[in-house]
Amino acid sequence: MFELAILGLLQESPMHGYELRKELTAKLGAIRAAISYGSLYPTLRRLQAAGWITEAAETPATAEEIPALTSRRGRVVYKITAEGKERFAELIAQTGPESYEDTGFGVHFAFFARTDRATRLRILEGRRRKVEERREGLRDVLGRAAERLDAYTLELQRHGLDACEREVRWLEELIANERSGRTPDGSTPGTAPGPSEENIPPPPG
Amino acid sequence: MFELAILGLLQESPMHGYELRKELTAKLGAIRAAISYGSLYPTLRRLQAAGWITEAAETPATAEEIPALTSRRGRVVYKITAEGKERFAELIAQTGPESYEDTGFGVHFAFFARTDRATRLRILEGRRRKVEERREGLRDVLGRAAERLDAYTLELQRHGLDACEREVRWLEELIANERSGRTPDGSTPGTAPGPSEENIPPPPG
DNA sequence: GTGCGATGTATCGGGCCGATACATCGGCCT
DNA sequence: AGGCCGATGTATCGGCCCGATACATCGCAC
Repeated sequence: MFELAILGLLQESPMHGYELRKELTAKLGAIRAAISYGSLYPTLRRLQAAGWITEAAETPATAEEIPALTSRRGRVVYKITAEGKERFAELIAQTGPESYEDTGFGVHFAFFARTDRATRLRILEGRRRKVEERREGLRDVLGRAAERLDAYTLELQRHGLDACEREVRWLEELIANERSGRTPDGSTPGTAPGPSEENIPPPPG
Repeated sequence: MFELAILGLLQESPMHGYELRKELTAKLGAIRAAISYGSLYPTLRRLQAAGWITEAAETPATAEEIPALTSRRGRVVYKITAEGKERFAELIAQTGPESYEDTGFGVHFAFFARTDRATRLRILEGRRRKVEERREGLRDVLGRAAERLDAYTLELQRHGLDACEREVRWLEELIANERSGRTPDGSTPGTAPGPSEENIPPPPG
């Protein structure tokens, strides 16, 4: 899942690991706390082995002047390859069960600006369905099995149910906006008003 | 983390794996979808190796009458041991960073009826602190880095921020209730009114 | 001049997940 | 009668991800 996120960030600009982690945290902070280095570095190596990113040891400006007295490691800058861009396009367009999961949905959503509208709608609706199922499960427990459970467990379920209901409402709103060709901030992108855009192109560089 | 949950459920009554999973789902449904068998069975084996649970192959009533023509496997019933009960008491009382994490907090909370009030308060306050930090991080991003992010990413952050604020309010309420000696349903446990109880004993069996 | 927090790369053990395999049971359709 | 199917039930495997840990440099404040 982080493959998609890393590819997406490196598409904007090359970065080294530490920077990548900070950007990831900023972009996905609403979904998960922070990606661990124990996930980040192995993922980078995987992406590299697949040929989707390349590693370029950072050469300091006017390089050989300082001849590495302490043989310092230096930062490792990663950049996306042409194959990596294809892979990103493939991943961003592909919807499956994991795109509706908490983390998977969040990662996809974070790159919605680079996703075509049909895919956005598919993911939004899949997520809604998933959350609705969860909500129904919680209602069942609160209705049928309430007397079997203690007050704390019930309170937990109520809180979870409330969160589900809120998320469904949020998703409904987003879906309605998508259908009427609005972005989340309420603006209509492009020059012509109405549902004319099909995709928002990525910013240059 | 599931060690705690499994030990807690088996303390109520012996169960086989499938049943355990269903109960786990009912009890923790508000936190996570469902524990996978790929987690459940290895965990059960770990608990067994540590001597905290024992395995008893279910002998059907009037056992040897059907002499196992197809050598059927039969359900495996797990029950908690005395050491397991000690371990549960140890785990339930111990608070650390993982008790404030999403899953860890949820598991602890689900067994608050078996947790003494001091620990309940420690966990609730630790969780609140954690969610507040997350909330501040999101506010920072929405304030300082807003212009760097696209409309969808911002919308995601807003939704996350809203969820944080709600959870903090929820926790505040729970903490206030604990301090004034109320359970989540608003009742005052025990015979005497006021903050007299220190712990809710587990039900028999 | 030294300690300390931020920056920076990296590994290791272990927990957890999804996919998969296999087997039984009861009920329903034909 | 026979067959299909969904619920019940136990179990493994590869792989992702995490927390803990280690190590090194940089700039700055004391």
